[in-house]
Amino acid sequence: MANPRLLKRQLSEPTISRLPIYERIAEGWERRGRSSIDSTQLGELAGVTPTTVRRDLAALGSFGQRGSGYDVAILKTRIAEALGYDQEYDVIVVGAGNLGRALVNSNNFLTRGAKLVAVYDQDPKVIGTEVAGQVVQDFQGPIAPVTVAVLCVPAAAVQSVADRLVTQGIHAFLNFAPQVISLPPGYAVHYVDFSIELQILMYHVANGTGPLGGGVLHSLGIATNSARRSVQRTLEKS
Amino acid sequence: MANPRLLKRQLSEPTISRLPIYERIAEGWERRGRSSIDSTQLGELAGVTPTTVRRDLAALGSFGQRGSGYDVAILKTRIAEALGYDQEYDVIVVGAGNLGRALVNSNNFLTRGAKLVAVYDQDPKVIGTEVAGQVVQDFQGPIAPVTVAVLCVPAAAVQSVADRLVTQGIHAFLNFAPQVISLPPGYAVHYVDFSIELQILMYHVANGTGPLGGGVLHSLGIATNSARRSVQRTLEKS
DNA sequence: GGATGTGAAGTAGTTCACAGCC
DNA sequence: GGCTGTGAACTACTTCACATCC
Repeated sequence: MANPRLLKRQLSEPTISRLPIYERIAEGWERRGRSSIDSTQLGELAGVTPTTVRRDLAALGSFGQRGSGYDVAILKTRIAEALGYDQEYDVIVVGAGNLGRALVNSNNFLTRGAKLVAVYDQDPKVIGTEVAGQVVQDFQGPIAPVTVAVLCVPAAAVQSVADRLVTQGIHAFLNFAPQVISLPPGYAVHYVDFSIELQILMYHVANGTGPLGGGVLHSLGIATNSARRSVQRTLEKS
Repeated sequence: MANPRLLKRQLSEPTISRLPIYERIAEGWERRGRSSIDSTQLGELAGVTPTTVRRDLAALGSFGQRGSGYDVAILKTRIAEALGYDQEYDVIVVGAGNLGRALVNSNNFLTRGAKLVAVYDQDPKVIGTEVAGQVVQDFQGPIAPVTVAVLCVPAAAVQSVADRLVTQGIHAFLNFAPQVISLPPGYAVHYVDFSIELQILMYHVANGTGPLGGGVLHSLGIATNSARRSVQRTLEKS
């Protein structure tokens, strides 16, 4: 906890959401044997301006090399430190339906410090079945004391599920149900809502923002576009 | 297309991302027989301040009743109009793996005007199987001319899949692969990246932002980017 | 030369506070 | 009285432009 690895620098929300993207790019760059990357290249690949990249990275301390850019290995390390990838976070998934199973089976979801500890469901037909090496547990039974619970239950059930998990001492939730939940103060919840993402995209399509005007694209807070293609091609060739 | 249903009012990105939440709340409120809701109630349920609610709704025109709040039915209608729920958007899903199947089977995903037209995959073992009443088509074959493609393919494949869909005339993408894709100018892409969402949540847990400080809640992708403007500039210059 | 890091300026979004209307 | 709608103030983030350093 008392790791003086990083100034207690409070990162801004947009910065936090971009760091994982930079990290992923650095990962790919490293795999291809490139040892450094500059803010322009990183910006094109991430879909942001070079200035934004430099501001984001400057918030992690000054480790860029003037004249040549950022060392890829150091870049990865700094982001990992800032985001806490070195720590392990125990995670449970609640709801072993289609989505829950898809998440657990994905090899992209539980990475960078997140460790799956158990999967729960209410349905007797599902309890006891195996998902990605985990035997599905009865949600009414004891709950593992973890950091984060991933909620993949139906919207109608999610509030009561969250309530029970709160009594079990869980303080952070990633909620995939299309339903806002209420929690005691001091608890954290983050929402992922597919249908809203789709609706937002459709809005942009309907209004010229998409196919008409200058290319828009949005992500979890990241816009992309443009000459990035050239850089990407360069990467793919090597 | 030329529906004069709404002033050409350009909604802000954060507003757009909150409107679907309000709409969902209105839906539930209506189901329970309540006929009006005020900005404080709506704000509590949505996790935002009453002022923000009022600003968001004022952008759709003034339809609130001073003294009593917003009529639930009108609220639903106005949001539906603004977001284009009345129009139908044809959608295809590319990639019938765990995630693709989970999305297609979900009854929350394809709603509010989104209509599933076809599901594609490359894998001969998957082609021809049935998913939610759709027979999975060969991705190498002809592609239905739709508005939006939902990409549920592996990260390594997603760029080439998008490239092919561009040649088939598709202009908007919802990308679930953890990989930024590049598209010609004027195309739209929106990203959903589970692992990044989880990482952001873990960051908040690690730093006091979550369990310590005042109750945090983050909604989905508050896509805060004016980077669009810079992208346009870049385009204009080139 | 070439890229970082950063004050200063600009812009978008939120919150305050209150006039106006039901 | 109660709640909306909105100018004004404020806050947060991005972009510009350039001094700085390898």
